[in-house]
Amino acid sequence: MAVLRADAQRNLDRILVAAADAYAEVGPDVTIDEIARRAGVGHGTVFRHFPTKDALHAAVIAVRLDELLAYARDLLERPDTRAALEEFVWMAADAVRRDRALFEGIEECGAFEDVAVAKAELHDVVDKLIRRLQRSGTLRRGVDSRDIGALVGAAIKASMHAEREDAWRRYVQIVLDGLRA
Amino acid sequence: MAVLRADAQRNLDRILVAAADAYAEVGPDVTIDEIARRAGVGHGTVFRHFPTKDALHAAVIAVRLDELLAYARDLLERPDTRAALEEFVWMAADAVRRDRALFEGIEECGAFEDVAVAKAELHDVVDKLIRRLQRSGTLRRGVDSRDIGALVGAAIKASMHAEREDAWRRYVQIVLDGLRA
DNA sequence: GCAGCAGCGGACCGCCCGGTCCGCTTCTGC
DNA sequence: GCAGAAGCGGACCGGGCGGTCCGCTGCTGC
Repeated sequence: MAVLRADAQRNLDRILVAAADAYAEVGPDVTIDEIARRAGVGHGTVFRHFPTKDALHAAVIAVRLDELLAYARDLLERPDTRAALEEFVWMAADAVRRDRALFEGIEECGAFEDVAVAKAELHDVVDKLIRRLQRSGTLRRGVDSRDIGALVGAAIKASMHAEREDAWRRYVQIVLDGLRA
Repeated sequence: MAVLRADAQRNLDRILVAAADAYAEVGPDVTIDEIARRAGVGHGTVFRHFPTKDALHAAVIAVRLDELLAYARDLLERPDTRAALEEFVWMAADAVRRDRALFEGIEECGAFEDVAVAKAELHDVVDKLIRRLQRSGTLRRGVDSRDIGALVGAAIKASMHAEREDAWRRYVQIVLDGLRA
């Protein structure tokens, strides 16, 4: 990564922040123009930093995944594995809930190196927790971190159209209960 | 509903069938052109029968909902309520799985009379089953047919990206287990 | 069989949006 | 402070798609 001129670096940062905000507030179909407007740059500038819209999307997702990864690694040290996994699930669920539009298209970002790597590492870490619990017989056999991620993500998405504000908590709890051995 | 000329009625039927197929095979973003092509008509013809693309989408969904409704009504007569509800869930899950793209935007079709009515009636019937089970203490309290519909629908969607072919069954089973009292 | 109208369909429109390009601006190293 | 390069941004392009329109077709009632 070549070093950027100071103003270019500042713009890059602002674009990433603006993109995250825009996905959260507008939805998965934000336009590049909207992101550029929020960042206070021309939309040509966005395309100099990211060759396509998908590349920008992937970059924002990668940031979020790295945050989750750091959090998950800390949890590996916890003595109570069950509590660690549940804490991670609740934390990840809340992250997805806040940035639901952002994570919408995460499956399509697999082609981007950094997203693929972050996802793989995250799954590795969470699978460690899962296997511990499965060996101790307190978690349903045959599920892995991808299954849990998909189900929890789905529960969040399902809760978006519910009237009650706390629907997402109830839905995640239902999934967690369903995952017990 | 004025009576249509024979060829117009035939075209209308073909459009509905073609639209259902197209949503299933192409995805939620099928174009009107694609649907018209499959129906063997010009796309102007589609717009004479349905004022907007959303109206066509709603019409196709309404057909599916009516089928589910008829099925659910039959189940009301079953002596074993638990089996009836589970059978309905599995049946609806399979319907959603086959036509996942179609049901994707169902929340946005509430503005269309026939969809709204069919949904309301379906929820009424399923809620009857649910309340029976809740009174007998075998189903988690505080959930209604909308919750279950949302969760099962989301579980199906979540299973689409899984490698294993039978992921949807496992996911639906996890949700059903989580819904037990 | 024919008149007349319901119905057809494809040419056309306008909008949106991702992506490109190039003349101008602003930063940086000296 | 200056030269030159790095960066900027908005005008522009092209493709796609929802929706309209109108001249032609072929169905229907008599």
